[in-house]
Amino acid sequence: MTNKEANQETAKPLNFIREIVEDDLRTSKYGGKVQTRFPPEPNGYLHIGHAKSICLNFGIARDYSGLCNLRFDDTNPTKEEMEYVESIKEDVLWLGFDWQDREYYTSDYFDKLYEYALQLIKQGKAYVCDLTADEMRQYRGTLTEPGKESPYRNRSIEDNIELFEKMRKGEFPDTSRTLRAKIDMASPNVNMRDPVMYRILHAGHHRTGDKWRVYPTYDWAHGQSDSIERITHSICTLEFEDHRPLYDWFIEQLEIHHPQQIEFARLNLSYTVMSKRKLLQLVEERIVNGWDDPRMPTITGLRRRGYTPEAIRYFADRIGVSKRETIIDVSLLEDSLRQDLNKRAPRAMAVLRPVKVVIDNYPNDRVEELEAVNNPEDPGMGTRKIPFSNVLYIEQDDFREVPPPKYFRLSPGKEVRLRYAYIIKCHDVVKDSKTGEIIEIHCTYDPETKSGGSQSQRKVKGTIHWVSAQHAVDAEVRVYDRLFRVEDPNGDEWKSFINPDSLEVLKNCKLERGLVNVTQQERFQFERLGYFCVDPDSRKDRVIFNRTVTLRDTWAKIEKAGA
RNA sequence: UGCCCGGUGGUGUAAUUGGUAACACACUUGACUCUGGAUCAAGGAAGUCUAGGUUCGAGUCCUAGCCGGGCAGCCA
Repeated sequence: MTNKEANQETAKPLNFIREIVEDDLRTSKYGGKVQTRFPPEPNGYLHIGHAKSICLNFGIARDYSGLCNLRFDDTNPTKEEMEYVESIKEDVLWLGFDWQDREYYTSDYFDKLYEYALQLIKQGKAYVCDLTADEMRQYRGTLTEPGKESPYRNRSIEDNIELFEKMRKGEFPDTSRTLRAKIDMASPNVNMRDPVMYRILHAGHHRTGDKWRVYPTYDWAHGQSDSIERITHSICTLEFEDHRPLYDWFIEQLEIHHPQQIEFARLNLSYTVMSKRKLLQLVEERIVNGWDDPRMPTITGLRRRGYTPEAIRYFADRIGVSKRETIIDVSLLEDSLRQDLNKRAPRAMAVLRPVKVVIDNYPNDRVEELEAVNNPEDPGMGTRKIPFSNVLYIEQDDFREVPPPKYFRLSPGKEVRLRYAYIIKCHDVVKDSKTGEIIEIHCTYDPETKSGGSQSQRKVKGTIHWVSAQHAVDAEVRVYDRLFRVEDPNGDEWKSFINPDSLEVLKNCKLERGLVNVTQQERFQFERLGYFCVDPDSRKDRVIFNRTVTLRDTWAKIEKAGA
């Protein structure tokens, strides 16, 4: 690390949450302890937005010698499933974080929560209410008008205890009664107008089975769960800001450990959607091929796409944390990935849209083994041999019969360097007589220009990649583009912004010989094209790659500007 | 029309807590290059939502507005 980098490292500013944590450490607010938690609801797959929260919570715990728990917020048995619990654990681990033995569930606290509820009833701070959902809404008032008190609000403590007990035993039908906190129906904060703490639900729970017929609401369960786990800093998203007074109220009535809730803005990324509801819809309506579709912003999708945990963590670091609602440009995510992969991914040559090149003056029975560097960024990664012969494939894009201005690649009468091989010159083109499609490009090579040879110094403008036809490995490559055509595809019309060309399957790709034996998830840089990784669908006899991200492409910009 | 939160280049995040706006991404230009990659260098781009005020001095403090977001599930 250079001095400059070291300085940047130490000068790295704290986000506002870390400032609060450091203040609390200085004043010993929590006895010098830091305890955070990541509390997902197991009703969907984790996405890049959750990654931000995971990095925040686990990162703070790590940096201030604290601990971070994983807690599943499983208070709604009608929506939650074990499938999601498993996927969430896998994703957190993959991101590089470890909750060790602290895998908790809100349902672990159902007994305790029930006791707390009884305590509030006995304090005259909670009551059983017989209002229907409709009636309750009417009694709640509006944003500008106060609510009315429920007629059941002043039941005796004894009646409340008895009724609540019967609710628990399942003696009443679903939704017939609720347990409510007795706070203030005229509060300007609607959350304080006697919120529901328990609802009757005759539903089995994925962990507690048939034990309960009443289930705590999130508002009642969350703060107390944090308290039970001795959380010091309860970091959550902005929409819970209005709920904080309620959580504080519960904690104060109960006189139990009081965590500090801190809210931050959730992540939005351009050209994608992030809400669980929308992601679920994309999956269920088969707009994408499952939660792990490489176009999805889910962790599992990004993983399949070829993203690395390092890149995602670096990205989370770079976006910062604040209370402003913003949309982060995907290019920052892509840049984070390229920075990581550039250093680590071995290079290979691959032709995605092949066109045949015949070197007329190269003996057709000859094969040379040429030396290629595995990663110019890291000499330690060594070199490999690649075969060269008289029939090659090059990229269709790398030949133009009529070259536009500033085109450095192959065209009639022009020369290019074949990477790690020779300089060739094009002198003829064979076309299909019917379609006009170019079938073969005829070239001659200059034997004096072999890479690394004594006469190899001659300069040509362009260098292109190639694959020897007789040695090529056939492959399928899935090329992805952004899922949506607009930066902010939200609102009611969101589905109309879906990019119909977000997936292109190329079935006739030619890879260099060395890629016959690849393993799942293995990543490469295909020179001049981008980073690619082996898809789980890949088989020994049918190699399949995903394009993770393209390289920066200056030519594409020039061409676009010209057009 | 009640309560809560936010407003700094195109996009994000900073600004030693009152000292004269920085970093990254994106963009532009150039150098270098057997990846139009990588790298390096340079540049344009905000005077900090507005209007007042306090102060020698305000992105930071005060006042009044304006704009954006959230909240009326027995969802989380």
